[in-house]
Parts: sequence; structure tokens; C-alpha cells
Amino acid sequence: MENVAHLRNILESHSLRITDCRKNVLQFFLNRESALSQSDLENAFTQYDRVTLYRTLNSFLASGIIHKIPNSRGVATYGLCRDTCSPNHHDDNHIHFKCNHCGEIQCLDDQLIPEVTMPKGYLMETVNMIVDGVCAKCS
Amino acid sequence: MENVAHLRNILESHSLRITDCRKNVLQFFLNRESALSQSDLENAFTQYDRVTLYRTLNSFLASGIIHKIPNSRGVATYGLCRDTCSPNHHDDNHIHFKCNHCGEIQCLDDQLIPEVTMPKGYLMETVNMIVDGVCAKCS
DNA sequence: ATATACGTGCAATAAAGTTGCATTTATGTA
DNA sequence: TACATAAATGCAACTTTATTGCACGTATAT
Repeated sequence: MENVAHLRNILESHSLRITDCRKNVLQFFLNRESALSQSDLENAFTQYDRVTLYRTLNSFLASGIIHKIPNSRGVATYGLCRDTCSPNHHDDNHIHFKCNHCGEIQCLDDQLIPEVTMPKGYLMETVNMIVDGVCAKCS
Repeated sequence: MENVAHLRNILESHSLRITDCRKNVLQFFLNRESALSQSDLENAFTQYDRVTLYRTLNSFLASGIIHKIPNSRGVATYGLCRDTCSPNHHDDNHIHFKCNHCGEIQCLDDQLIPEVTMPKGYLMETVNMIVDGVCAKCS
């Protein structure tokens, strides 16, 4: 359970207005260790319109509160950014884990993506790494 | 240009019937160095129904001719598998590159994904790595 | 040559993502 | 505290992508 001041603080520091929807969604992210999709939010917050949740996710994404996690299913999933992330500089160089059993996607904050080199002429900007398998809860 | 015997050979060795659609789509993949989405195929092959192309991709995917490439946009993209792939054992441990300029997704067949270790309790099955940036053609 | 299992096209639907607009609300300023 | 305003929300509508069922056509084994 996060206290409200903390939630306000996070939103404020990312230049976002404090609204019920944002506070609730943010709390939901903070209480979860797994990544969330829009439909997860729709199920959890029937009091808010789909579009509102869609735009809430977008505002979190643009302000650097959450990051998008690439995946093979055609559904966008989002994970909380670390404290050290900012809108302009993301610090999400950790591995993502997708459990093939429970379906959850987790940020493995302590497993950093190893350095890699690109062929000549390629300019590297962002690196994502996704491991599929069975998570600790399911194994 | 691939000769027809080669195309037949690939389809046959993956237990797929030889059809015009499959031959053409396979050739299209072989002639391209970049990954393809369903809509790419729809644009290239107006003579085939969307659903046919959809199922062609699915059959290629299931038989191990192509592999799905995770991405942040909500559009499935597919790349050719190496010769060493089979339906049961994929050998696509290469890095994928997404160019933020031209939008192309490429398989960097020679850039192998480095080994990583998982936290205790986690079972690793598949690893994907996607680098975003600017490709050699655009830089 | 033929049977049949598989592939294709068409129609329809589901699911996810997105936009415009009218109304409501958060926030800075008086 | 009241107010002006920029931003957030809800609703409706729409686009794109993904998916299924069914009838018909074709590749393949016998």
C-alpha cells in the first residue's frame, strides 16, 4: 500500500495533474510486481472509460513513469520505470521475463542487459531483452 | 531470385503442401533482408485474400520457416528462420534490429544474443533481444 | 484416376488502438 | 476563496489487426 502523498509526489514530479484515475492506476502498478496491459486496467477499473485508461497509460508513458515492453502477442504491456528514469533519459536496461505458465510479464530489475556490439554503420539507441520461460512462482 | 526447386524443397522439408501462395510468400521473404508484417504481404500480394496470407504466415510459423519478432508497436512481424531451425527446435538466437528511420526490422544473423543468467527459480526457455536505432542504410 | 485431407476465398466478427468533441475537473492567480 | 483556463474525462464513432466458420477448390497419396 502506497500512501497518497507518495502517489501525488510521483505524479507531480512527472508534471502530471493529480487525478483519481492516475492515482489509482499508479497505485495498481506499484502494488504489482508484474507488467500490465490496458485490458488488465479495464478489468480492474470498471469505473473508468477505456479511453481514459488508454490516455492514462499514454501520459505515464510520455512522462517516464512506465515503459513499454515488447512482446510477441499483439498486446501492449507496460512496466513501472525505476526511480532513476526521466522522460528524456530512460534507465530501463533490465531484462523482462514472460512466464509461459501464468502469462505474467515481470521486470527483472536486477538482471541487466549485457553490452552488445552492432555491425558497422548501425547506430544503437535502445536495447530490449525478453526472456520467456517459467517464473519462480510457477516453477 | 530463388529457383522454384529450392522453394519446393523448403516447403516440403517443413511438411507443408506446395501452393502458389506459399511459394510466392516464401520467395518474398527470401528476397528481403528485412522482416515482414502481414500488411506488407497484403500490399505485395493483392491476388491473395487477407485470410490466406494470415494462414500462410501461421503455417510458416508453426512449421518453423519463420519466427515472430517481438516489438513495441502492436503489429506482428516475422523473419526467416535459419536453415538450422526446425519446428521443435528454434535456433534464432540472433539480435533483431529495428530502424527508427525507415521502420524496417532486420535479423542480425551474425550478432548472437549473449548468455544471461536468471534469478533463482526462473526457468529460461527463449531469449529475444531487440535493438532500436538507425540501420546501416539510413545512417 | 480418384478420394480426401488440406488450402483458399468470402463473409462475418472480435479485439485492440485511436480520434473528435462536449463536459467536467485540477490548478495557478487574483 | 473565487475564477479563468488548460487539461482530463466520457461517450460515440471509427480504423486497423487478428480470428473463425463454411463452402469450394486443389495438392498429394493410393
